Amino acid sequence: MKFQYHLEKKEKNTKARLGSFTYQGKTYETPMFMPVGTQATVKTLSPEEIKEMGAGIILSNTYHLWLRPGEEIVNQAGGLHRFMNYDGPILTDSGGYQVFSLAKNKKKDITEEGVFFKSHIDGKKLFLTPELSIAIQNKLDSDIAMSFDECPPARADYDYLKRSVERTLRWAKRGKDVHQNQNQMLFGIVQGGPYKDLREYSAKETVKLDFDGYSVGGVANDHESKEDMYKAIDYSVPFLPEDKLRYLMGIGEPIDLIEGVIRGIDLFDCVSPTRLARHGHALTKFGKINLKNAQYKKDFTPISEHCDCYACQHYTKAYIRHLITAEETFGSRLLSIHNIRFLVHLMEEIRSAIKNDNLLSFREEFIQNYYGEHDEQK
RNA sequence: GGAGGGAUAGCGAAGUGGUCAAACGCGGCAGACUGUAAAUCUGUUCCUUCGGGUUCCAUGGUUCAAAUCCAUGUCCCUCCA
Repeated sequence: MKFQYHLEKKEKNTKARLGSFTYQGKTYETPMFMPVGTQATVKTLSPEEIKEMGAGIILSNTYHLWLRPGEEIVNQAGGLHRFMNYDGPILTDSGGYQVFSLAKNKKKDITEEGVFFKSHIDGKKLFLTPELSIAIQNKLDSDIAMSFDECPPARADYDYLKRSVERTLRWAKRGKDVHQNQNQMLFGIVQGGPYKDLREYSAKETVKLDFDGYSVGGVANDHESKEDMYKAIDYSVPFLPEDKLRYLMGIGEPIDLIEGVIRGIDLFDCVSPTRLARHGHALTKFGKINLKNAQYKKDFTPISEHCDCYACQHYTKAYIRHLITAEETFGSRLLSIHNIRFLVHLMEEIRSAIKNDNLLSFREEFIQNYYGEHDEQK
């Protein structure tokens, strides 16, 4: 279902913006963090739990659903919403990221026509094109489809990134030309690494193609430094229209959400809250903690005294540590619930800071707590 | 009562004269993870003042050299009676 983004307010001292959209009668506020559910599920969690945490859009992935169970099956099930029983908004990534991570021989496998993959399931050779990615996403019937882009490592050299920007533009146009699902929005993706001229060019040309929303891509992997990542955002956002959503792909860490919002981003997604959870880590106001550490063996307090999530309301660090150590999936579930709730709550605080025009001081306070020295976590 | 097999680091288990402080697995302790080929990967795990020191059931022996060979003892396992 298509929905309209409304810009509500701009923060006084930054480029941050408060907005909203209504979907199936429910209003969602941005900036927003979107949990990742690659294979039509946010790992270990039910849709009810996702909603309970206050999350809005969730992400799924074209490449993975194409391979398994196949877009036809999802389509026959009545589309992704009905298939996975989620009535909130769903965004599908195009498979562009898999270009980055799966194509072994970049020179040979990434062609103008499309990209050769080897299926990670059975090794079968596959070919994904911009047209096919859009066709699959049409069938999946997500609310937001992403253009099929070439997503190079942020550290790639200038010439490579330049060629990649050009190719991504041609692919964006090809995808848009075949996009037919009137109920589905299509987003364009800005590339160009940390380079000002490439980002500006990429953003302007992508906007010319007139998408329903825009993404800043190519920032989630292998960047030289956080500064380079922030530059990529700074160089892209000024050329994006104010009345459309802006999505920073694949980010991220709590501080990156704040820095992204300050630079004008509305949507974020990241695998880290659920992956960290499966590896025993919990996000807290006072930094990331590793519950596998021996110091939590006899810690009978919740992860955070102030957190309102299900895990913190009912369980202790010692118990969750035990579950993670014993490889019981309930431990992963509890930590996933906590970590996603942590990021969703962080976005609530960010929106509130925007309302009060004090986002910069909110950032300072956050950094002091998250990275500062402190004896006891409360 | 008879015959045979075995004892190796926290556990399991390689090694059967020198290149062995001793493979590998598990467990332990830490670290990484940013559009999920990720319930994965990496490091570390006798002591150390980083020079070295003390190990392979115990004691004695053979040898330039023993976890590895010999003797005795202790404990464990299997089979037969």
